[in-house]
Amino acid sequence: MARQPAPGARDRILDVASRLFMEHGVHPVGLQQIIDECGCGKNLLYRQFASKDELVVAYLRRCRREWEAIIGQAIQQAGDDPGDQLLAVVRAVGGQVCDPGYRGCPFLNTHAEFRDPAHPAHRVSAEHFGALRRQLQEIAGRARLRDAHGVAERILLIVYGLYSTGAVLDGCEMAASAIALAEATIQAATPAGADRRAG
Amino acid sequence: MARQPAPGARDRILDVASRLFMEHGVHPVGLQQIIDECGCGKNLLYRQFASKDELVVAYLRRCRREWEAIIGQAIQQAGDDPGDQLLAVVRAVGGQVCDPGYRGCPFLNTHAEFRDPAHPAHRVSAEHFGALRRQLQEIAGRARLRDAHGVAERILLIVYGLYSTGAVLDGCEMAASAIALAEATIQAATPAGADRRAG
DNA sequence: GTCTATACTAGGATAGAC
DNA sequence: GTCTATCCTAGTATAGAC
Repeated sequence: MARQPAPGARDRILDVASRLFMEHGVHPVGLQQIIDECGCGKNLLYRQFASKDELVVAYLRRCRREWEAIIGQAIQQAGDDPGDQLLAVVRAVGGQVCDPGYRGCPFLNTHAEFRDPAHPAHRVSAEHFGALRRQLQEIAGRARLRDAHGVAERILLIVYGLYSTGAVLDGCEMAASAIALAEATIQAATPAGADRRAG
Repeated sequence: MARQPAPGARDRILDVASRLFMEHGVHPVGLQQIIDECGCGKNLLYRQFASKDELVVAYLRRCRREWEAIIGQAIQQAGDDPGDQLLAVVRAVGGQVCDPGYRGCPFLNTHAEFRDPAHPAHRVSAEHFGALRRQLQEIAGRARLRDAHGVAERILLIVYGLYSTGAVLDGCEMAASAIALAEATIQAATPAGADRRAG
């Protein structure tokens, strides 16, 4: 029987592609560049990914998995209070944006690069926004907040205000402002006298 | 002396190029497509714009002029109160994002497409963010607000949260949330007892 | 002289064959 | 892993209409 490709080959290609896509964007990076830096043959790449579009989608799905891991961990460590969990999301995003290697949210960047709504990369990017929105709504829905729906939408605005401005301006400064705004927003929606322990 | 090229030729090319760049992004639009839709010759285009890079920069500068006109008018119509002027900026952005033809902030999109900091399109895009930031700081600095600097940064976050999410999700919904958040942010920073007339 | 239109070069892209 | 096919790009040069 045909031997399996070396285990990890797919991951190795995706490692290199992700790094290059993140750094330079998708369009400027050619498959040849990925092949060169990966040290693999063209054959292997095309065995793993039938087209560049598939590679881009795989890149975005990996970004999505990493994002879920980072945000999921932040939420878990925030404890039981939904307000704290919303803040933890903003803080986790701030950590990403403050990183010197931050080059913009991959979903936002890819959405800008692939404007055609029918393109799979466009759809996968757009899905992320919908999923984040639902996740924030879910958390806010568990909170004892005035206008929980509105609070979730405001956190969404803050998160993407931070992702977008942080790619251009000083990410750490913007992160500090975003966290402060999120804290004020949640505080303002917290009923008087409520604290984390009170039921 | 050599006669000037037909007046308006440059504008006509820039009209077509701007529409296409806005709709599809810069990279996917070829000069041939611009020439075809413009009905001009390749010669004329290269006389007006020595390279595609120059055309992109001209496109961004036009976007910048239009942006200044829209935001400047909104600020002027808002009256003398700096807090109202900040809100007017957010409302004007909301008007753009709510437009069915909205395809994302051209500076944010171009920044995502041209990742190389040395590229002129990258620099012109980045300049817009710095200019907006300074403008918001200037307005906030005239306001009777607690932490005027912080308020300006928060408005910047809200504006770009709206620009970015509005390109993917429902622009009108996000605009309403952004305006509400901006109002709450400014209200919270307004000293007790202060109103628009009181000095 | 100014314009449109076309032919051409050189390079890089995806994709696939072997 | 190399080599080829096909296509598209930016950019230049040329031909010819008005």
